[in-house]
Amino acid sequence: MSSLHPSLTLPKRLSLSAQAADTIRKGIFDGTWNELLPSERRFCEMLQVSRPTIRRALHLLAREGVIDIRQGRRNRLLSPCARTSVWECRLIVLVTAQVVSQMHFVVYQGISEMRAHLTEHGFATEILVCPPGNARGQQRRVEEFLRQNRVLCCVLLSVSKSLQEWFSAHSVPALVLGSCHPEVKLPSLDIDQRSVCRHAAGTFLGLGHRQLALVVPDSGVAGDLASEQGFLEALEQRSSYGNARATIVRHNGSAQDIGARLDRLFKDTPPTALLVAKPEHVFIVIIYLLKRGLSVPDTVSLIARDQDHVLETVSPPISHYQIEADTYPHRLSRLMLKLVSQGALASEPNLIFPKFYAGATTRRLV
Amino acid sequence: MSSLHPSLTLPKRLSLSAQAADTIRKGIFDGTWNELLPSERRFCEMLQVSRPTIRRALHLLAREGVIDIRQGRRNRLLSPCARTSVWECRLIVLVTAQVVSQMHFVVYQGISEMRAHLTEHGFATEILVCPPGNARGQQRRVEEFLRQNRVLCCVLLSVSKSLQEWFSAHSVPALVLGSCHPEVKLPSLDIDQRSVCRHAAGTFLGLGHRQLALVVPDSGVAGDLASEQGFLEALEQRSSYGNARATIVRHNGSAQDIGARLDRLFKDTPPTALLVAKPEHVFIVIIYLLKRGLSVPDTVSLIARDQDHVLETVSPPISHYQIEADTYPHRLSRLMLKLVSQGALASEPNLIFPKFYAGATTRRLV
DNA sequence: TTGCTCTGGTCACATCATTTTCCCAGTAGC
DNA sequence: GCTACTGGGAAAATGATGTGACCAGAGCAA
Repeated sequence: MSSLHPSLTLPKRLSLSAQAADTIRKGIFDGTWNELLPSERRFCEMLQVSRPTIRRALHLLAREGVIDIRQGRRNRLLSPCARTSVWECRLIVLVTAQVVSQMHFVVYQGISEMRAHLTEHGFATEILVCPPGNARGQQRRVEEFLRQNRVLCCVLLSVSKSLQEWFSAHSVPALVLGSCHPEVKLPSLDIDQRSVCRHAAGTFLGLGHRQLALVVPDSGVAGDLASEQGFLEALEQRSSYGNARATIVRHNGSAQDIGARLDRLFKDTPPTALLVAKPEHVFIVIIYLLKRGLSVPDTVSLIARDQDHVLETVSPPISHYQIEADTYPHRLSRLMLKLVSQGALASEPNLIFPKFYAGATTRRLV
Repeated sequence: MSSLHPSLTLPKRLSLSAQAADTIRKGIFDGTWNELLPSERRFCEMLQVSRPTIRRALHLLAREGVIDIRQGRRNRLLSPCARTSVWECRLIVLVTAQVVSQMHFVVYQGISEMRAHLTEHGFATEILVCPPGNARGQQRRVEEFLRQNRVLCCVLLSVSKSLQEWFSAHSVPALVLGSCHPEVKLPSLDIDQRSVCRHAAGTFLGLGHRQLALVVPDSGVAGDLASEQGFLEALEQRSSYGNARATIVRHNGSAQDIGARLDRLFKDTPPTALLVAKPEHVFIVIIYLLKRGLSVPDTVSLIARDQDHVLETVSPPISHYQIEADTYPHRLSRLMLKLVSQGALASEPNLIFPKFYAGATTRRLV
């Protein structure tokens, strides 16, 4: 957990590009140039830095609306009225469809620490809750908020695919927390569900299990799709387990539906190992099994994909995957500080590999 | 030949270590610490940089003659500058025996928002984790911390009774989060477990149940003691339910112990209604009942005393008590702002009354 | 029109700073 | 003695920056 002494100001960690941007911006406001700016190569000599650095700086200014960049032409100053307001914009917005109380602990912890760090660096943060379901309504709400407030960048948490696409198409930089849809080009921070599920299936196979099943909500979110992918991959990769079989059990989250689908599964090809995606479904599954006379882990082994406090404190403790206490907050803070200082992030997923926590619900098949 | 316009200052190109050294030096001269500096690893968290960077910074300061570095010992200030008496102490410390990841969501949420508010008002916050178990060790750790840092006030979260007493006897103002022991005179913010359990017992009685039981950890913390009290009170108050009987099942938290004690209970006076104090024990109890052939809510009704996300998302949803989303953070922030602005709070409990959330695990006894 | 030369756009690669992850040795308190 | 914490230190991974080269569009002049 981070803590700040009153008199301590954090090292700014300003990248060279940001410093160069500051210098140039200052020159602009001092009226050093009018209309046309020096060329990139000229700036390199003046500021004694390399061209990529100058380029990042200039594009930062372009994003602030201070200058206009077009290939082949000299960079131009924009009219003063267009530029003054953006400069002071230090507001970061968390756009989410979830109410705070429904968030996973790790995510909320990450967001809290991120806010603390950003506050220490002089940024303001705000949470914008968009009611889920109505995609167009979400979008309108975001657009209206962005029109009324100068926003530096956004963090997207469990928002609809269309909203992700909207951000990808517009100029406001954004970081996606959790699953970013494959077609959407945005930077994201997520747990590597695919590797997790591949590893879980591998663990089961190593323990002698041959009939595996993945119990996963039919949500369509990218994380769950990746889970299915990884789960199946484990069997494809290991040709030595030719007789092994993996089933995907997609459900809608209700106990009725889960029960019905497990009924079908157990009648057809009764599995001896279950990987359950959501913590809350773990208990539904265990209760279902008990009602059927099956016990965990005596007859069926079980692994939970996600982490939850209850999974550890219950007994027998449930095998699951968890991430180091500080990695998520840490990586999130780092990414955001990078985003606000550089103005943009690479549009690629940042993945976290959880560690396997061996509880007492996984057993070698005898 | 580079010609530099007078108004343009070159980007500084300061290394991170140098920036960190500046920060620490400033902290030293401001009198943030006396005698001993925080450890290198502690600085890493505080300044959000890696250890080699901090090490370079500290060795820079050592070369300047500001500090003394020796292996194995804490780094010392060489010429401890007299603290200026004007130096206003604005540090607020959260003393807790729990690691952050083990906290209840509501509590962590409250703490996070409190920290945000305090930061906005110019206060700094820090978390001091005292390992549980060793009461004397806790106390020494707190004393040492308070000797090394100027602390404005403290927030106590799930600390031992003796530590509560220590704060009550000393001059550092403190607010207790959660259960304050009856003999200790400190202000506290807590959920009114006594009323909750009284209400739960009343609800069971109103549904026709006559054999009630409260499953509660034998922790000795005040909240659990108050729970027992309230649970029993409900029966005393209602003379019309003369034949009703309430049993307290104190356990140590393990599934074995809970099972054994429930075994005895069901052999003796089988209850039809259970109030379970901790969310994680709810599932242990339900699984126990199922193994025994008893089903919730068909044969046994169940209410959870505390709130947890899983209780709502599981199905059937489990009846429990919950507080309005913002009340806890709100009340906590208000109390702390009052504490820091007035210097003290009335030494009385501030109680929050949760609302009953009717799930599908409570049923009229037929 | 044709070519020259300026502009920014982009890539591969080298270099350096920083972070991460270890393990070691000394100190203090039990 | 032990344990837990401190600083000491190095190898490897990561990331930021610098270098050089080449491309494509813009503007200008012959």
